[in-house]
Amino acid sequence: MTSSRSGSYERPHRPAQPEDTRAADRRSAIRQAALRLFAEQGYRATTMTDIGAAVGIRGPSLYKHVASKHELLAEIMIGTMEQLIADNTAAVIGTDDVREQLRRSVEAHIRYHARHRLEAFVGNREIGSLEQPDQDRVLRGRSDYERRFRELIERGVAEGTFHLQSARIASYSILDMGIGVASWFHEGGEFSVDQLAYQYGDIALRIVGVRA
Amino acid sequence: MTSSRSGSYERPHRPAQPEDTRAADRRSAIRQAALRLFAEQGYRATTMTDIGAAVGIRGPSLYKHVASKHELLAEIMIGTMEQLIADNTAAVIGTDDVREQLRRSVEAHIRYHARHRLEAFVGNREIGSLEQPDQDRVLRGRSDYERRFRELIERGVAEGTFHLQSARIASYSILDMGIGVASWFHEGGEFSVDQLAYQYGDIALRIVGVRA
DNA sequence: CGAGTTGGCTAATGACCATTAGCCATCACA
DNA sequence: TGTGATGGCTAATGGTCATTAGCCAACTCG
Repeated sequence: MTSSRSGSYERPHRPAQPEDTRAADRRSAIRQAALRLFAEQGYRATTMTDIGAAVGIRGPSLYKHVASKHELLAEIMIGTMEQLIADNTAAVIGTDDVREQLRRSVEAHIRYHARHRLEAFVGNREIGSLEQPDQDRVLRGRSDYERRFRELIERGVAEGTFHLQSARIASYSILDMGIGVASWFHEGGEFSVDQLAYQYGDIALRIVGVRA
Repeated sequence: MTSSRSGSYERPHRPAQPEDTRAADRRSAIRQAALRLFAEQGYRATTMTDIGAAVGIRGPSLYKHVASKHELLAEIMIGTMEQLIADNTAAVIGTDDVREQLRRSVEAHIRYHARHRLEAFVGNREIGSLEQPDQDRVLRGRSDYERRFRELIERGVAEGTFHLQSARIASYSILDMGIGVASWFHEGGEFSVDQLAYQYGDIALRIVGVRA
């Protein structure tokens, strides 16, 4: 009827919100959609069109908010790695007891992998999709993270508190158990995050040879 | 000089080998190359040109030997799942002792993930790349495999041999430890496959609460 | 109210890719 | 020796995709 010249898309704008908040919300929605899609389909199988559709816009419009598809992945991967390290740092302060430090470290590790299962899942599966130098940065972070567990276990062995054959294998087993959590855990299942963290804490102490 | 008409590729053939052996060798080389490349780069990032180059031919020539790229992936995934189940079946026969059955099951699990780390790695990362009905088939197999561990642990608890909170969490931890092995193990490192299998057997027994 | 900014859109662009078509040299074997 | 099968090849084919270009409406703010 009345003109309606070319494109027929809907309301592109909405007022009533502080300037920056709206823009930040959209960026955050895009990151969240990308995270979900990367986890469900894989990074390479997810298209910019998919991500756009998940937030109600077209693929090319995403470039008004993010620089590239790769940037979305890199943010997830680097953020995940840094958060794990920060959580670990926070976990071990406040006690010198090596048993307690291990329990807290493992609980933080499990908690992150249960609460942020998509981030952790993508963070573990898509390392090969990262371009340099991001890939090296993430790998260095993971290596640092593993070393913290290994050195903690070595300290426990040196003190005579822990009893085991190889600190390296113990640290890998404990970390890999946690990584596994991200692939099967879902809220509302048999266990709460707290129950899970506590049980894995027990398991870790058994692995290092501490009697209950 | 002498003619050399069009294409300039090299010797396409070689005699002196029983018919079927040569053909089977090439198919096997292709599968091996595909496995390595899928592990290094991911299924979607690997092109038929890549696989061809790894065995010295062009991408399209692969179709004289395999039906599709997806077939290569499906063979890896289904073969891996079936081998794990077969190894587990073989591991538990010959003893009724639940401790011994768990040790043997875990050793078989670890052995497979160390010896066939590429298959196991791809088998775990590329489930989402499988098309139906292959994906469901593999998922059903994995679910069956996990159930074997869980029911074994439940039996140990019922007998009073094992002492733990949740058989499900114990089975997941043990399986996830093994899956992790496929991502870091390499021949010639600190441990042999046998040493690794034995140590993880110990760890599993600790997890289920058996005292050494 | 009017000019610049924002964030949509569609339509290229320039790749890349799995697979198919069709060609041909070599081989095995009659 | 010649014929069919085998397994290479190059050149389509038909598709997908990340990203860029260029357009435009609505909003913001002076």
